[in-house]
Amino acid sequence: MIDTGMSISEAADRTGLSTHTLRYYEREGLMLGGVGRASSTHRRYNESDITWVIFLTKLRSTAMPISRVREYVDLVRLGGDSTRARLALLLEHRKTVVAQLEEMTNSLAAIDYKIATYQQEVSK
Amino acid sequence: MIDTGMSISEAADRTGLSTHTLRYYEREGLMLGGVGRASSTHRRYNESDITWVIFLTKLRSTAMPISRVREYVDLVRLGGDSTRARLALLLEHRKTVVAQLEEMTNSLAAIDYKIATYQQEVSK
DNA sequence: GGTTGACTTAGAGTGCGGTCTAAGTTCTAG
DNA sequence: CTAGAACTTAGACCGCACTCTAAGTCAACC
Repeated sequence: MIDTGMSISEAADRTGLSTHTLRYYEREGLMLGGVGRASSTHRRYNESDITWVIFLTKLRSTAMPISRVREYVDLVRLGGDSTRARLALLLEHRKTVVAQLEEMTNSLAAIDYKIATYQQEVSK
Repeated sequence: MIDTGMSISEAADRTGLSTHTLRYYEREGLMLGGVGRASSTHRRYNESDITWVIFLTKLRSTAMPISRVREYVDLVRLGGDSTRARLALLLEHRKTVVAQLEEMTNSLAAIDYKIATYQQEVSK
């Protein structure tokens, strides 16, 4: 029961997620320490909650599945002993991100090629 | 009714898609000219079908929604008069691809930062 | 102190992009 | 000629990540 911190809609504004999604992430166990409550019902987000959610969005925007995010969160919750495991998980994920970037860059090149031929055709 | 070209499973091998997905794309109207049939039932894919499907996968791997892909396909079907429209569509899509690349690159930096701190901690 | 709007929960619903099933037909190797 | 693998269709089903609903509670302003 705390009275500091921001409401869920403020947190939504800060993170770019919807209030629905913030509740969903919490239900899915992604919130590390559990979000505080004011008057024992309304959520109160503090700055470190926001920082955490923003990091979650980085994982998500690199297409890490929710289930993998949860694995990571569980490791963070374990604390210092899990550092190697967290490192391994992120290094593993890093590979997939690099692969995605490569694939996308490749596809972009193909699209750009098509664009160039259309531009040729249009300017004839 | 043609007897040249490859079966759907060969086409699947060539494109990296499943036979299910190839049929699904055809049903969704993404196949441009319609895939030929041998003995009026079995599909026969020729080289330009394969080239086309591979281009489709480039659009998809840059997160173009199926509905947008279909718009593009419809324009291609219209032929030369639609060049400007196709150009506009691809240029529009290009923006989203660049934005995705930027976001992913950004997120990768955050992940790399985390990796670096874990590596520090592990090597202490 | 009342009303209006934001919040709560559990659980249902949605949209996307496939993916699979069932029942039947066709091809191919022996 | 026949067995079995590969193919056909229409349509049902799936997993993911939200997104929304309903019914009720709480807060903030006039």
